[in-house]
Amino acid sequence: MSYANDMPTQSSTDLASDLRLGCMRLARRLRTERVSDDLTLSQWAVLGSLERHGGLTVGELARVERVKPPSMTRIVNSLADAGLVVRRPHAADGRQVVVDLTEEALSLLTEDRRRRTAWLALQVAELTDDERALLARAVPLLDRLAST
Amino acid sequence: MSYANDMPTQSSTDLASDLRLGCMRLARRLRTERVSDDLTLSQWAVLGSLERHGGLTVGELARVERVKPPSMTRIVNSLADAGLVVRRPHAADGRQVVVDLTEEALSLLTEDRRRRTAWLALQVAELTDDERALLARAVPLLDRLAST
DNA sequence: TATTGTTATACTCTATAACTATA
DNA sequence: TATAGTTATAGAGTATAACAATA
Repeated sequence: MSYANDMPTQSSTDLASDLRLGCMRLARRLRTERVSDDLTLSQWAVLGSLERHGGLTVGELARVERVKPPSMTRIVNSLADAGLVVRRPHAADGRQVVVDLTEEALSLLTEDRRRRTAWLALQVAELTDDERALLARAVPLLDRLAST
Repeated sequence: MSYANDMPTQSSTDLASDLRLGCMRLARRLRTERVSDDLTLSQWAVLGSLERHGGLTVGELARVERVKPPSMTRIVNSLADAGLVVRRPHAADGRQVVVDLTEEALSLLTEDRRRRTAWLALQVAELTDDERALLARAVPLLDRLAST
């Protein structure tokens, strides 16, 4: 099926500009719907990375989060103090330290996702069936654009 | 025209979850495509607010950016030192101070937007015509979701 | 007396430099 | 000798409390 016939051809630049604004606005709105203000953005990001990738070393976390190793040590320390991560020695390299999520962190992440999604789900439920179907087709495109 | 018939019905919750992840990922990717690392996020946000709303008082800026007045005073000071904003007295209320963008700030904002959009436009150009048309229809929905 | 904005001070977060342990 | 991680110290950024000026 083709949607191109239904729409005037829009240049990539105009579309990119509109998409950028819309995406940033929605992301900003989503950020305000946090489950808790107890954790900083960096701490949340580290928890998210560990959830996505499994156990990571301090160095890997620093690289993923674009932070220097000493800063990541501090973040990991704070998360460890909060009981959200644990350190364990690397199997093959005694210099490295692997960081893992605790059960408490997993449920915190689940709860956070549930609440934030719940807000968005309310908004999505307000859309028409056609609009929801359209959005469902567009989401994979957002992922493709982001992963380049 | 209807897209609902083309798609299995997806619950609002599932769609919201997918949309949330896709939007956050793209927003994160867009954030890395800054025109400069000279300004902090707070400083950029203030410039953006002034661009959108025109001259605002220090108090209004603090409320918009969810920051305490003393912090906003500091941010405005730094932007003023950089020649990006100027202070002027409020017309009716002698206590208030209105902050305006300078010409330099306006061109900086334009340049920032151009470069960031340029990156996204490259990715968008890789899409098919159908995909671009689909995206063009979806973007207004993002705005509507964000504005609630 | 209340409100707007600023100044004084303390706390948090991150970075650079120096140090320890392992490869 | 190089690498992973930590500790020590310094530089931003923001918050609370106190102050000055205006309504």
